[in-house]
Amino acid sequence: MEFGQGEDLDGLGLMAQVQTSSSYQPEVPVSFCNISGSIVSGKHDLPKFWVNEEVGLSEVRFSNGNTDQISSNKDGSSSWWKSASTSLERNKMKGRRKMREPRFCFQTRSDVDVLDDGYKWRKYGQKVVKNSLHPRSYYRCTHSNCRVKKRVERLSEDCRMVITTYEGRHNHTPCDDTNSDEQNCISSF
DNA sequence: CGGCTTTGACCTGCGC
DNA sequence: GCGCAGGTCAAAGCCG
Ligand SMILES: [Zn+2]
Repeated sequence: MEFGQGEDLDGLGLMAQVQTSSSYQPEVPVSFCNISGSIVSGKHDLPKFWVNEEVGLSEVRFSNGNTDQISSNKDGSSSWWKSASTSLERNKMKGRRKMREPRFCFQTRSDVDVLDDGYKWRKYGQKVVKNSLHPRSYYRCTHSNCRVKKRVERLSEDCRMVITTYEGRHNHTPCDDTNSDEQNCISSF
């Protein structure tokens, strides 16, 4: 079941500014807006989040002032973007489309599984990874033409900490209805 | 009844 | 070439 329809959703260009601009003002934050507003289950904040493009070429971090500790990486083994350091052999790229989609990594504290960030997600798999004590959940956007994927993983020692990795871009809006704000931003896509 | 979660099987890439 | 780890699908069951 690969990609039946050949679409070139390459929003990389948009993302590019994210890493370069010191003044975080790209479209990405838009989602955060929804997150903060839609979250009604009892979460609080987004301590930090990373925006990784492809093989971890760039990484943007936002936090209260603590720009450090990716934490458990001290042992130099575990990393969400491990592909970047451990097996960066993917340079070959096969010659076709591989992992072209950008990855947005968010680290949130005290989060429930399926946070409503404005989109509907359907869980399509769960797997336990080696470097994590807890299983990793795979979600996919329930839209027809949107194959955005989300990967949620809990930290080994901190169950209250979850890493949410978004893969790809939505080609629709969270609430395609009577919106005229943040949506505008995304519309540019 | 429909949509979504769950769980095991299956596939692929990579290392050894 | 085989084994491991990670990722995805699909059937069944559950919940609304
Ligand atoms: Zn979507």
